Amino acid sequence: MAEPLPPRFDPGNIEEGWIQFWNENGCFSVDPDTVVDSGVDPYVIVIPPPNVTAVLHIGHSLNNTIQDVLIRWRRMQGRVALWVPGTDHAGIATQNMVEKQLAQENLSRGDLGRDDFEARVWDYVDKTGGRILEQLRTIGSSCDFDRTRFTLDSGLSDAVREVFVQLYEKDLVYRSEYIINWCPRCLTALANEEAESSEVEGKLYELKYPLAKEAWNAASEAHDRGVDTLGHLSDGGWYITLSTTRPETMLGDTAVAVNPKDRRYEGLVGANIDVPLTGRSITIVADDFVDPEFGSGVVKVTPAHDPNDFEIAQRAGLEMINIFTPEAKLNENVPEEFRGLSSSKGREKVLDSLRELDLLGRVSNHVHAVPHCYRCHTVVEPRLSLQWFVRMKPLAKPALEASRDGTITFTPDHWQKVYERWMEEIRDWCISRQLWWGHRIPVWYCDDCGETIVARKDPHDCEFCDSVNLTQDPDVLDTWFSSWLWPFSVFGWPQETTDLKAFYPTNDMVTAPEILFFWVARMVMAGYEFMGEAPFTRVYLHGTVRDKQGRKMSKSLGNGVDPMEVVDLFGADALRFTLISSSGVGGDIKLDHEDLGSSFSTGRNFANKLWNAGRFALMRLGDDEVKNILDVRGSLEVEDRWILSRLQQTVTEVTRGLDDFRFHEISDRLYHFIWGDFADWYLELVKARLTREDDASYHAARSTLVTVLDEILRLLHPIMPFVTSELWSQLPIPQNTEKSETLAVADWPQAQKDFVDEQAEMNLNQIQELVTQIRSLRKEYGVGEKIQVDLQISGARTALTELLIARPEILGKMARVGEIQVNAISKGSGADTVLKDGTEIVIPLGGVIDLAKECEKVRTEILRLELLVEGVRKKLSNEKFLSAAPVDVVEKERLKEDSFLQQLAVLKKKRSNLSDV
RNA sequence: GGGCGCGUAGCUCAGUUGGUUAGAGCGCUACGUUGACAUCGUAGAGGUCAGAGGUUCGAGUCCUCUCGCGCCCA
Repeated sequence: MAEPLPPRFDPGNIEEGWIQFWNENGCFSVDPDTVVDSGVDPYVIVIPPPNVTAVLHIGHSLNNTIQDVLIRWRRMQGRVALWVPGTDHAGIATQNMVEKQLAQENLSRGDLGRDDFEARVWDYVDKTGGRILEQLRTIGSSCDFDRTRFTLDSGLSDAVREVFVQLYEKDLVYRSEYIINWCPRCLTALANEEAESSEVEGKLYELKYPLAKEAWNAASEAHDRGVDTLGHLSDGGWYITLSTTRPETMLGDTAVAVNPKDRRYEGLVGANIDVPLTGRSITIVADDFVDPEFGSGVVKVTPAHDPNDFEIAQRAGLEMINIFTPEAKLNENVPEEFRGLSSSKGREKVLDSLRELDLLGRVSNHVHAVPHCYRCHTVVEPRLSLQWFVRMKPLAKPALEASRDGTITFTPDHWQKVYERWMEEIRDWCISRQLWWGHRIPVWYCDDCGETIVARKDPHDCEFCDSVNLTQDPDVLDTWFSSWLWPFSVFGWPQETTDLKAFYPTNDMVTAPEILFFWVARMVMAGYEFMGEAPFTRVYLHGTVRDKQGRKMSKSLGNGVDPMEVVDLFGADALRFTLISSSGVGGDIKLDHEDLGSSFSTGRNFANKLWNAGRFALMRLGDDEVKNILDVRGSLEVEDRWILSRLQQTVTEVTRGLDDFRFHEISDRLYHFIWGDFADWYLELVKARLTREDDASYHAARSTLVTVLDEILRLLHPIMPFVTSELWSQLPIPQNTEKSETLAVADWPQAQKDFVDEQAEMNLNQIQELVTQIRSLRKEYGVGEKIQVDLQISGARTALTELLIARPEILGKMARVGEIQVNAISKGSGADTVLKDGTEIVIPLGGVIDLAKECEKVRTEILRLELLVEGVRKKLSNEKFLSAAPVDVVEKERLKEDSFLQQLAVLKKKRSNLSDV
């Protein structure tokens, strides 16, 4: 045997070695030819590509641990299991980072120019990018790293261009002036999904707009009918009150709108009205969008700066006036005194001016949703702008159908509804970004004839007029416009590669719900559009890792947990096990970032427990031969048969749990099987036999130990790959068995019905109950653990008593029981209790028994049991229960009744004995 | 405003189609160095499953409402 293992598991000692081993032996690389040639069914996952500049955070750890559990499991099941890693270029985020660096040198990207800036970003990405992939290795991710992809790789860029051109040719990509979300800090358009709304405490302002003279009569009539949102100005004219949260945008108003069904304003639709401060006159229009209940039921319409107003304007054919610069400052379309002001300064000045004119009404507090840039959290400005869009409705059709007909399933399943709702109400996707980092839009404009050229290859001259004066569209594409192709672009599409043939479609997609729309939904659309089938069929959406108070972990809050620190402290296995066991299906995980020790104690302690159980086994096994379990079957003792039987259940349940994404359940099952059944009970029971002479029982124990430990390590390997690999590599090989080179590619266990042994389970369950009761009595009566006691037992099943007599060392070892007397309860005082099947046990203790206390104990116990009996009898005497409930449920109730009655009988006898004394 | 989800032991949470004497980990209490493990062992305390109705032979689990808390979309 090798060096003795240290008593404390030291992950730092072994992890690096295994990472190297797996890498050098190509344990995780797969060959597409074997799939294509043999027609086997591969198992494929593509990673949700993290930002190329990202550092691994705890959320990535959870996400990738789950994927790794799945891929390692399938690999062990013998599937050709491929996990494709990679990163995305994260347009805005990466550009922001480099611009920040430049700012420190007092430079802007403008100073560098486009080419130099791009070079600079590449430089940055080459240096810092991909670190996250190394970190993935550190936590044990079994990706095929030879296939690492980046969304800006040339192949993936070809895919982007091909897709853009194809969609353009099908009229599914178009350029249009439309209202979009504009980030005035990033200076780019954003997709709707990238503008995250959050609640802000703002104000609701009432403004008074003067009506043109011809509307005064109608206003007066309405006022007489009691419409108090109309009123007199000091100059004798009439005004109408409207409500707005953004008064500064009034400078771009091109209408005022009311609901057509709002009878208050019946006579006023079509009337002219003055926009204060601007000298412009606009019209009152009717539109269903207006909510008569909100404020005065009158709203201003600023089509260039509000999506709803934009739609009203389209319906009513209104003019649209853009009043902001890209930096969100008021532009030349507003009166001179306001130009150059930011929106908040502009707002103050507008309010001041209105107040002076007595056109400002009530101001009230108002909480409303304000969109923010998802990358820099600046308030987003809705803005009229010329951008490229994808027409989404046609693409959404098959993607929606796939969910409805069950082709694609979501776990937890309520996400299905969320997905479908979004698909049903889908809006066109703004894909152009005013950035320099990303895929350049493959569109050129002819300076001479003005035509638009969309091309797969950069054109030299205009295809319409042969002019060579072409200007490429300056914008790049949304990063997600490359991510949505990920499940097939990573395999070389649009080339018809062997990889593509072998590995598309993939199987499972594991990600966070935050990017359900951004990414998952769009991948499904792209899969159908370009590949003709869904890119994956099962979507598992896991929860979010939060801090102790339930807040999301973030850099700015400083409440994050650094997974690399956790690995340093406790090891990758501890990190992985803790994450897997901390959340139910799709549930969030709370961790205390200030107390990593307690946050990760589950995984750390468990890894150590397994290590020590394994260490103990290896030490006791030594170098002697281990017989094949099949050759010692005749010599198996009850504890062997029991643990082997329990093992079969565990195999079944863990396998099923993996298949259903029930990760918490499998970690829980393994934890209890290993810590409870195996370490606490089996190892304790088998200890003595392992040091015995070379007899049948000795060999049975050794074979069982190796067999069970072997399967334990296999079952746990997907969750804790390092410690299991290490122990497994040192485990002796039983005679006539074959062992794989390493655990990562060993076979997944299969439950064997042969080893299921109900008799052994029943016996051992009772031994456990017996042992626990004796220990409990010891404690209750203050009998020290070292003191040997005798045991009287009465009414037990013959099988059990025979076993106890044949193997006195069981109770001797587990409960320090000396002499065992069967069916001979002495009348003297003793500590006693009754087992579930009515077996009575007594530990003779002459003298230490407090009679009054005993009586009390028996009385409460009898009361408790009588209540239980009553409950069971009520059920059993109910005709409806007997006829409606399944037979096994009824049978269970009968057994319960028996058990309660047996216990009661013993207790009642005891009560009378006590009163005799 | 629309939609989704949550409320089970002091804390964090399991509890799959309704049938358990309601579970785990941490924390807590008491005891424990018989060489695998003190990152441990043994025993124990602790819950009217948010509240109110309803369906059912039977509800932590299904339905309705109320209260409290999240998230997403407008």
